[in-house]
Amino acid sequence: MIRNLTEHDKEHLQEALVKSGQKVTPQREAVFTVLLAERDHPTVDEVFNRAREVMPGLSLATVYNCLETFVGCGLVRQVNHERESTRYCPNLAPHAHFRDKETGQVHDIELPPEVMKSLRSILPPGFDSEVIEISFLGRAQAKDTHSN
Amino acid sequence: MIRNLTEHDKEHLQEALVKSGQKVTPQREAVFTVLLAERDHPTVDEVFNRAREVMPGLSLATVYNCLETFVGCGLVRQVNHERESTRYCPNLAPHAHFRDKETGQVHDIELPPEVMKSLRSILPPGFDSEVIEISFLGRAQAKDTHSN
DNA sequence: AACACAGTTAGAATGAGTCTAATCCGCAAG
DNA sequence: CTTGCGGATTAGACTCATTCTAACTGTGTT
Repeated sequence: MIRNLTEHDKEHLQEALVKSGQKVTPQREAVFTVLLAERDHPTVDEVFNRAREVMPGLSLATVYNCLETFVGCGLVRQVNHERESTRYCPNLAPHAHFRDKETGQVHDIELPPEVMKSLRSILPPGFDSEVIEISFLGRAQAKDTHSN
Repeated sequence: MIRNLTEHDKEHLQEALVKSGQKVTPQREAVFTVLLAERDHPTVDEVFNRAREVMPGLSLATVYNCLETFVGCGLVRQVNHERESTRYCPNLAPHAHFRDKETGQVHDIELPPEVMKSLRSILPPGFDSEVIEISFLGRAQAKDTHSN
């Protein structure tokens, strides 16, 4: 089920929040806990439902707020696929996403630095990019790494 | 403004439609004409407004239908950026998209085959991908190639 | 104790996209 | 012809993720 945050994760959360002038609140802890509990890529609704088990009064708006705050201070990444609901991902290492056409599951794909470099190199002069999103769509019959 | 389709483009449209069992209709021609007229990345609404100049009775639903049909028979690509409205792109050559953070304009970025290959190579065994989407977000002070 | 103020809350509002049911149109059969 | 069929088109209702709003809460401050 949903374990509490380790000391380490708690510090991580606190540091990131404080650094961008935000406060640590019980709701934010709860949402962050949910995100770390399963390293999948939950939608806002999934986060909401999971977090409610731990904090029943929590409102959907707050989940939106928390997640937005986390994105703002670099704690999590948003993952968008086509027009589906936005998903959230606490894996901060540079990685691509692979979405299984049939199951809808999203898998993290590691991005070696040389691939990142070759991608950056295809930008014509004058183009300066901060964020590169790479997403695959297909079929995976994987034994599961980080799934959903 | 909006010119008529060249013979060549008309054949292209007809061939693709017929090949997937669809009919050529005036509405589809109008929408396709709009897409080719400016090689930008219009939203459904933009396509709708432009196409209305040429065919005033055209309905929004039809524009959605036409574009869906075109995507289905490989005539155009959808371009999604975060949660913004879907845009449509008649450039079929493999390419990435660069979105200017400030202007919102979308630029096509050519994708050399070796980059495609290196991307495909990072997929672990068992993962089979048909579609790869690559999008950059940043600032461009470009002299303009294919813009918007 | 009174204040300020960020965070939280419920519910209303938004807006892209989808669905539905009615109509239209081209064409093949009678 | 004219009738009937099926796909395409249409207007408008609907959905649903997300955003907005305005009231409320809780904590720390003077």
